[in-house]
Amino acid sequence: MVVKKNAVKSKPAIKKIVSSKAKNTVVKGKVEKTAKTYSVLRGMRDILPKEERHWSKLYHVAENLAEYFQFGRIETPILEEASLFVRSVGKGTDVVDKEMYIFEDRDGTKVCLRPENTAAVMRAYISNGLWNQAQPVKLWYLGQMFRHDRPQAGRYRQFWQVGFETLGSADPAVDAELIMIAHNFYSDLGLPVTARLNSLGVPAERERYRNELVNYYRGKRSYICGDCKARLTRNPLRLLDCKNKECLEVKETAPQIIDYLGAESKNHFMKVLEYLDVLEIPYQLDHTLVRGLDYYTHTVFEFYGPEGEEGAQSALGAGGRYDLLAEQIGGKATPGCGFSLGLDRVVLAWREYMSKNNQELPKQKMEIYVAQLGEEARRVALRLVNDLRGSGIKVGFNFSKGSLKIQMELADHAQVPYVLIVGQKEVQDKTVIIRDMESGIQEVVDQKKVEALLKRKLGHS
RNA sequence: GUGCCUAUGGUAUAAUGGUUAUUACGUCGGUUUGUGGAACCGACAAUACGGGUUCAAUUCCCGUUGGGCACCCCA
Repeated sequence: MVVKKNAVKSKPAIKKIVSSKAKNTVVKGKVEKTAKTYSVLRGMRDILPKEERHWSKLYHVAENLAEYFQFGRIETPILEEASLFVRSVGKGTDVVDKEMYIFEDRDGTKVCLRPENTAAVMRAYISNGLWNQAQPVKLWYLGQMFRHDRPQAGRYRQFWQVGFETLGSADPAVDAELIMIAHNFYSDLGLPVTARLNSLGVPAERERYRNELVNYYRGKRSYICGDCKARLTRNPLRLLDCKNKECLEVKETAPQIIDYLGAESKNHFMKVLEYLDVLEIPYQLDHTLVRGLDYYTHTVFEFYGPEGEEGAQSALGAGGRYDLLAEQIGGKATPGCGFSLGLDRVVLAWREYMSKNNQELPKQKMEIYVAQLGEEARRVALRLVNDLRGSGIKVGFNFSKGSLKIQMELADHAQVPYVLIVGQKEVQDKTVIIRDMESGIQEVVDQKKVEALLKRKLGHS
């Protein structure tokens, strides 16, 4: 066998696996299985039709919201220059330091699979000169992100996010609008969530707060857990996340960032809250909420799933304002605000919630089943199926089945109200049998009149 | 990245250091292609991979890989 150059690399691995498989099959005396079998990579997954049904509902909800609130959909590449995220998300964050899929492209460029999309959207805004359009520019996206994390339920290495971003306005009304949209997304699904929010102010204020926090914790060093001691030097704001009992007490009397905000920042935040009150969107202030990515300023928020299902992955979506991001990645100063929703988690939480409350998730609905008998009938039925499509009737059929019994069974499983039966006799007479599956009553109808009759029976206008 | 738990047909499960690995769902089919819902019958299909202990391993031990939980972090 001639092996091409580019195949050389994979050759040994294949050989090894083939030999081990071969041993197995010889022992069992069964048909030889020579090819390697593949499965999905760790943290990746196939979403099969049965589950995808739920996903498409989410897509529709997002699409409708975008249309209503006039966000334009943006598609950015999955592959970006790695430094885009290093500069925006921030060195020192786990997302950048430990979790990026980063590699050298063939020309030596350091590229990565996007770990999030806000920075990429901002990059697109800058590189396409969108500041020349009417401001603010409202964009939304739907796509996969990649982080090399350790997989858990609701956490994958390739995961889906829907995001909405409003660029070019610092107005607190924008923050409120976005929180409202995110909130609507969940409520359109019938999934109750709670919003938590906080303000991080501007970097100088955050810095001052950080110092105070460190001072405070230094004094209590002997009362806190090991993790927190490490956080104290590495990432002080994370001290606020600790769930350890001993630390909770210390946390309770810790300084709160809100007290370190200047008048302008405070005012901005108050405005956001006022707007949310007007919108009657419930929220909880959470002074321990500190978003992980460096680019956040002012408002930050997170959405949590229904109570009781408090897993570690209960944050279903999050976002905030990022007024300094544009400059960080080399653009001219452009305020922005946005959020992204983790669809893998939303689907998970949604399904759980719905089944717990015995609510129905969307199903593929079939209205008619077409059964055929014999070659001639198959042709007529095939034609019939295609014609019915024009009238918007959802038709099920399986022409690879020969027996009527089995086709009836399939129709029964599909829970259709009517079955059309075409056999030799009907072909001759140019008729079709319509069987009412509930009553079992059958009528013979002229083929030409089937469509109109079905429309009437199914209540189509 | 750290710690703990786990792995049996496509799915959910039973069992065992020793003949042919249980059951249900599923899929395919059932008295030569004309009728579904109940019931019945048959077929398909599994001990993740690699090593060790043993006369004998699906079972015990180790490693790898996958999955789960908690931490870290995050959506």
